[in-house]
Amino acid sequence: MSPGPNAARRSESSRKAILAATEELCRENGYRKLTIEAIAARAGVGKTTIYRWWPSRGAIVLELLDETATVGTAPPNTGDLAADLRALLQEVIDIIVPADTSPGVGLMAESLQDPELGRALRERLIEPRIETFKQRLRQAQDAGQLPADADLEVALDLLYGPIYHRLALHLGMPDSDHLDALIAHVLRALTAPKAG
Amino acid sequence: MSPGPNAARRSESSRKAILAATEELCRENGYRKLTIEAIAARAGVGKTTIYRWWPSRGAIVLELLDETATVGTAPPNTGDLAADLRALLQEVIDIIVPADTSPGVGLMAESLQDPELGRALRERLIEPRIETFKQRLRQAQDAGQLPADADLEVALDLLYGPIYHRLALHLGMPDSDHLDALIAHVLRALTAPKAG
Amino acid sequence: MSPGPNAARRSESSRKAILAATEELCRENGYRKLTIEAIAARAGVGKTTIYRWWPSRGAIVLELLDETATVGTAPPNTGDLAADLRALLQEVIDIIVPADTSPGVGLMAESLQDPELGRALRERLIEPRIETFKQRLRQAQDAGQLPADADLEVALDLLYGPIYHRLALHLGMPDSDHLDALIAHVLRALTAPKAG
Amino acid sequence: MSPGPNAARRSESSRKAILAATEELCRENGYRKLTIEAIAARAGVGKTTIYRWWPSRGAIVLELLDETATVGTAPPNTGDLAADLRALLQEVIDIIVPADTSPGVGLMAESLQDPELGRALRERLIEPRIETFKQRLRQAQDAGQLPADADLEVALDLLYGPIYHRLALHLGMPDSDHLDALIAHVLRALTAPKAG
DNA sequence: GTTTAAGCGAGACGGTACGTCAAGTCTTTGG
DNA sequence: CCAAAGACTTGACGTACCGTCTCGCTTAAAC
Repeated sequence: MSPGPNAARRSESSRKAILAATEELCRENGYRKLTIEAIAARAGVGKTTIYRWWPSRGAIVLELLDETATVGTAPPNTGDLAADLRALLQEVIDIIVPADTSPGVGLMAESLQDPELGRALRERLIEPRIETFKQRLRQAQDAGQLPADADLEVALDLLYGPIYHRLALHLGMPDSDHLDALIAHVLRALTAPKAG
Repeated sequence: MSPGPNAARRSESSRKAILAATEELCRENGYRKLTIEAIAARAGVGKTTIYRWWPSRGAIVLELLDETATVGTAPPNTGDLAADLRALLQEVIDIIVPADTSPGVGLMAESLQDPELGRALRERLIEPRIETFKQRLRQAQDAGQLPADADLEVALDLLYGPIYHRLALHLGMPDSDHLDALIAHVLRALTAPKAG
Repeated sequence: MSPGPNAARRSESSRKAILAATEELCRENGYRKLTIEAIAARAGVGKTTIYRWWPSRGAIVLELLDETATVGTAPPNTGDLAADLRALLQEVIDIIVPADTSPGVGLMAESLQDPELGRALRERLIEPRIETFKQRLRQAQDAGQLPADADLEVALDLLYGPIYHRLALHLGMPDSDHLDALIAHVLRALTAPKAG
Repeated sequence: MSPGPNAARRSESSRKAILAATEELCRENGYRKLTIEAIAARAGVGKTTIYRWWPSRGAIVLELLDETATVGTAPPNTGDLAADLRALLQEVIDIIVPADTSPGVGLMAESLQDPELGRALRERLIEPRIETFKQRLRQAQDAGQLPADADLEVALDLLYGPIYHRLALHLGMPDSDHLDALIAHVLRALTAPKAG
């Protein structure tokens, strides 16, 4: 699938300029006041160029976050399950709210309303990390740290849930101690003998 | 604070019409395409009347949800803690996503970006229910069903978190069985002996 | 026509306050920005009270000018025809543009577009003065200063015309010398023998 | 000042459509009820496009009249001074009130209140014609038909004044006979020996 | 002296148009 | 043929006043 002669070739410098402008404008005015027009003007780029390559404002920001975020498909495995889980949770927190002005929250908000964006957000940012998370839990099962029949779906809900809970309620992200408490509770729930 | 002697008073019929129009338009086109203009037109009301009494589109929807939602300050207490908790969780779910077209999700999304709306949303919809929830947990502590030193903040995060988690990831709300599993895990975590 | 039983009891103090507020607001912001709402607020009066007694903004200003203007049905007759005519012209100038911020010009403008107001303006301000003017010319005819067959309609057009001409072209009203020149020309035209 | 290399250029078709819509709407409802919104709707044009190129409703109408009006910088000179002057006066009358519904009067009215519009109106419509008029009078002086010291400013006031006088008083424009009478009087005034 | 109906202030109401903003599309010109 | 520039249509925004309409209160006339 290499481009043929005279094939349309995307300008990498424009792409960079657009992402940079987006990042700056988010930092200055917040995601809420981010407009395509402003991005185009700041990046020195025609609006057409933006619309040619991205379907929406959110998609640009998504690409920005994706580039910034750390990558790594294999889960960390230090042997300390709780610590590894905390690192994984922290990674998601850092994507969504590394700083007050960062666009992660705005992107989450927009994705609630825009199914297409929501899908892209999950596919590119969320699900790979969930998958890594589950891998780590399965490794724990293999190591005998968790029962083989532990309900990993419930574990996901319980561990990632608080992040979104606090996001939704403007409560500020859980700090390190609270993360530890959450993880400790969940691990206890998974290992404690079930009633009956 | 009764109105002064010469105060012209608010028209209850307009208020009703505005809320009704809002509800209809959400049902027809979704919260996303809801506009003040359309509400005014549908309600047969001047835009000014809307702006006089509500600061934003979200505020109208908030009032709509608030009126629709069930009220009740005292927590249910049937003796069955898990069942009572499930009822309380279900109540919040029903406010946010009673139906696909209901505006709860849109309102949540908007409140993420609009601090004023977020504050109002928490004050009027969320916090009263959290308070009720905590009351029920305290009653359980008094009844010896939960340890006196159980961390209720963590319990809140663990129980409400999944709702927002699933909201954020477009996963659909937990069904009754999943709710039960979540609650069972959390109760186990709260009652299981702590490590160390 | 004394008021019958149950006659409307108009509040003279409100009327005064409205005219005073109108005058002030014209002075401050110009006729253009004059609004009924502002008049009502400044006068400490309900809008209803204004609409009860005046059909339009212009009608209020007309009443204001009418009260301010000098009255006098009999024309001045000092024997000096040119001087008397100049006094009569000056009187009209003083009604329309006593000062830069005065509402006379605005009223003229509005009356061009509002037939009802135009009619009222002519009846109450213009025509009485035209009638007086014609009387003076007729006195001049009787005194032999003007030919008996002088065309008084043309004289009116020629003498009052320049006022409106200059108004329309934002040229500033004719000063005393220019008025004299205009009058001298017209009197010459009226007395000069017609071409045969 | 030709447009830069990458300049998108003004749409002539939009401009035409806007002027046409303006003309139609004036004919149908009169200048008074002319709104930018209606023009945009009728012309199938965005309001922004109108605001981009014209500062006000009046400016559009001015451009409309300017396009419609006859052009011609050199004054007519048939040798018959009175007839030439009448033609020049008639030209101004035809611009302002060619028909009952024409927007000329409204434009005059608005220009009385809007200095910017007034300036534009004079520059584009009035002053060129005044200049032509003065040229013709100077030609008459050269031809010995008028004294070299005739006061042309006074002549202007006396000849154009009646037009605005009658406009202001809703009297209807002078017909051909009255125009002749006015011109005859003024020429007599200019040629008659001065008193003293 | 009461009664009582009008005028009154206040201001909410349904509307119309305003002038602005940003969206997404289209057109022109240049590299 | 991509990209920049920016003009275009569209549609919603929030505001300003319009002229109308209830409200209670005040007040002068009629009883």
